[in-house]
Amino acid sequence: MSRKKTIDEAQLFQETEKLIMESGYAEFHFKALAERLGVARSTIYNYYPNKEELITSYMVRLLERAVENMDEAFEAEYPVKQLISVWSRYANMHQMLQIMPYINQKATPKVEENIRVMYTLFGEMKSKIHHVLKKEQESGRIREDIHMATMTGLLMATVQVPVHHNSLGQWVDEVYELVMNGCKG
Amino acid sequence: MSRKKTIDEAQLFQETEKLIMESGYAEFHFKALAERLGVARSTIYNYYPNKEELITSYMVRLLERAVENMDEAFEAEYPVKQLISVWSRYANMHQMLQIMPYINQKATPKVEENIRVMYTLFGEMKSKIHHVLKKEQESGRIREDIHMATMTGLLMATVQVPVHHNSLGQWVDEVYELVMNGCKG
DNA sequence: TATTAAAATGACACTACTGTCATTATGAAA
DNA sequence: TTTCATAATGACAGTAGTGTCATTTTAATA
Repeated sequence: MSRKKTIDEAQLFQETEKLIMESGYAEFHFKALAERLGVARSTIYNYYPNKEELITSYMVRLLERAVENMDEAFEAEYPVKQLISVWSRYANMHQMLQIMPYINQKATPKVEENIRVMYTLFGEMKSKIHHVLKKEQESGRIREDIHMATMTGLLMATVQVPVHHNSLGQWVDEVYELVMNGCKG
Repeated sequence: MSRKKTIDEAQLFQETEKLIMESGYAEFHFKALAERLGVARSTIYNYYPNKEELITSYMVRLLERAVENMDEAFEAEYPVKQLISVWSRYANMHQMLQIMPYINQKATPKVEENIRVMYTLFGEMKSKIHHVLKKEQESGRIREDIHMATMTGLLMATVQVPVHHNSLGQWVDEVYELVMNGCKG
């Protein structure tokens, strides 16, 4: 019995990201989303009760994956380079996270819950970076006279450095060089 | 003749920044602004025809001042350090600029004009940073094997590094150290 | 083919901000 | 104190997204 669904969560998430990346959060509403999905606006309410829950659910999923991928750094030959590499792959996630201040965070209890989860995941992320740096310090590959928080901050800030030329690989090489050895070289 | 004005542009700009910093751009509308200024909402329309013109005008002024201050770096003993120092003082400007994607940029011709001016100023800023770095390269104080765009990008990204402990001065010291000599030290 | 559970839909009421304008208030000069 | 240019105001109509729900559509099953 029953009727076939015309959309699923994957499509919903995909169009959510596309819409936000292309038009910004101000343009993110169910009317625009429905148009892209080719369904009536009210259909989306059968999947998510409001846009805040939809977007925060998506962001939680993004963050979870990023945090998982950070683990690659622990086994890599050049852990810091691996960190930068993983981090750079999540530039879009970073962009998504920047819209957090514009989300009505008190929309529903579920939204508040999602926000809490996001902060926890963000903490995990920082802690993994911290852990990698600490280990590098102990092996003497990283200096000890600068606060760990500053180094972690700089590393996370690198995601903002625009990718100018060619490949992401080259970007990672250059940024890694700068982060490790500085502009003086 | 005439009647005394109850508010002026300075107050308007001040409350605009405060409102956005405290509540985010989503909360920035004439109703909220009027409440803070203690005037009727319609009063603000005597000063600015819409919120997009108000906010972009303010941002243009912010950017102009920041660009001016960049010149300090040209005469400083440690130009790059000075650059970081000036740049850090404009962390709020940076935060303001991040709301640009959420502004309806086609609101009025004046808004489009302001946006154009902002891009120009942003270009000037980049060019000044570029210029300082170039000069440092020529004096042999900065390596030449990394693309200038990457170094400029990293420098501009430092504004995102959180200020954890104590003074801004210490922040500048640490970030400068990292930018020049890297995590390896 | 008839049944029926689940999905999709369009219409409706609601909310909140926007922009305008006729009216009212103010205060400096005559 | 009267005048009047300028500023402030509140009311009103307009706009756009939100969330709900009764109704319609669909497709698997009997």
